[in-house]
Amino acid sequence: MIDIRELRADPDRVRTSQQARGEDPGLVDQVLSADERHRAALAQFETSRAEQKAFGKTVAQAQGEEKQALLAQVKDLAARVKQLEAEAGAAAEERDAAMRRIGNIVVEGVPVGGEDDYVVLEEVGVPRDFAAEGFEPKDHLELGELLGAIDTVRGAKVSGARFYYLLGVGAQLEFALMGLAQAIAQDEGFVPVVAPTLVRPETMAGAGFLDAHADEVYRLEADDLYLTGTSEVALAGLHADEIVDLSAGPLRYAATSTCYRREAGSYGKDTRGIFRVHQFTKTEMFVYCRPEDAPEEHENLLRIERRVLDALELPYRVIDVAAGDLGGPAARKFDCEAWIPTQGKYRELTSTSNCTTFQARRLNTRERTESGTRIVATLNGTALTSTRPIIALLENHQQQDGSVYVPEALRPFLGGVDELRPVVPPGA
RNA sequence: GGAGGCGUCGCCUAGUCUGGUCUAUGGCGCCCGCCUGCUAAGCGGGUUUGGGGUUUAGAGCCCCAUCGAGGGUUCAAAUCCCUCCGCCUCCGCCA
Repeated sequence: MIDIRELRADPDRVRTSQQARGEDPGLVDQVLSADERHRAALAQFETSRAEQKAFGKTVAQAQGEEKQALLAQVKDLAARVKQLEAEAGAAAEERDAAMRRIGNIVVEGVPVGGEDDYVVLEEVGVPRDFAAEGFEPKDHLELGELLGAIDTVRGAKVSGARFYYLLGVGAQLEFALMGLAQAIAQDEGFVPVVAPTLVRPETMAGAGFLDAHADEVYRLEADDLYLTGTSEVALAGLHADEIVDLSAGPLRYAATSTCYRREAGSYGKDTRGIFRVHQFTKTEMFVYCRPEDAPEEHENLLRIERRVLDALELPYRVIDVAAGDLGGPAARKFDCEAWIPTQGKYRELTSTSNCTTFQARRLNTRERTESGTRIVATLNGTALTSTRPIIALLENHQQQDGSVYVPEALRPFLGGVDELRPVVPPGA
């Protein structure tokens, strides 16, 4: 949620932001009107409530008939107080409903427009020229099957479409990637975390995942809990309703967890292999910092993501995501997209968002300052996931015989092997 | 799964049975001041959070809410009732 005081002070700024997102700027006026009604109703309620309280004191002191007379007199007032309170509450609810539909105010400089209006900030590395090398690259599923690493057929048998097994070097690759991601995150000063993957509705809503993308989320009806699609949710909830101490610098966490996504509305998209799946593993970085430090922390998260991709020796590019593709809580987002040879394009591998105070306001995470408390800023970024980096590694580092080169940085996490070789998959 | 107990403004705590004088008691810690070669002690004051109003703004002042959360009863709720959350104890079950 954005700061209503900011909206009151400069509604045009919020309208502009909404327009950049391709969303309704009229919500700003709905908020302003409901806010005005709320404040008027609140003043009335508070006045009569004060009157009622004062009256209560005389009632307490009165005795006998005098008391009965006072009681009869104050009944009307009590009813009015109740009604005024309800009116104020209704206006507040209306205001909040409109507020919740307004996305974070986008950072100045973010490209205007939708999904395709991103700006490429940099391209790193050069995609291999397989034609020049004299062979046709295999796709990740074919390679994965040759290596005995990926089994989507049995995944579908057991759990349905978009589920898979990672076996042998496939499973080892996932562990190695998470190991590398955690090692780098810890080297960068992040506290390693194992976090809940089932959270309460308040946490899910607070992190901003029940607004536009509510149908992306798995819900356990019987327990009223949600399966998280990223540990960002649990890390955002970690300090909910707390006053955190940022005097020694930002709080930085890195959690590795399984992520669950319904992928509703993506029917027919990326159906082959393990590019778009319902379940994967991810190491997520999360930062709590002072609002004025957020841009710098965002750059830092991007630098770390690049450090990870550099370590995997992948060709990739960095894009500045356009306003319309940000998602509600983000004020700015950078995606790192790796080159996928058999698709002939760059695809998102990691992503980092600056949510400024949007998430923390709803989750009520504050810091103490000389003049009171204030809402902190939160940022998040992918260190690594399991599935897409496996795809990128297999495809980019494949050799003509189906073996796969292992980047040096990953070898310590794979028992020192420098090459993955085709095997007969177990049970095939 | 069953039974019971508990949750008070940083920490501890009084108040809840018997609703009003609670503007929530006291202690510890912390902050400011006084006293004082220095320190300690002592003395005085302050110390939840959010919102609204007043104000150019801040300070100050006034008001409302806040006793785990939400609802209810009542002229009036920390106090009575209901639901939920959390913690603890015992029993059962599983390891």
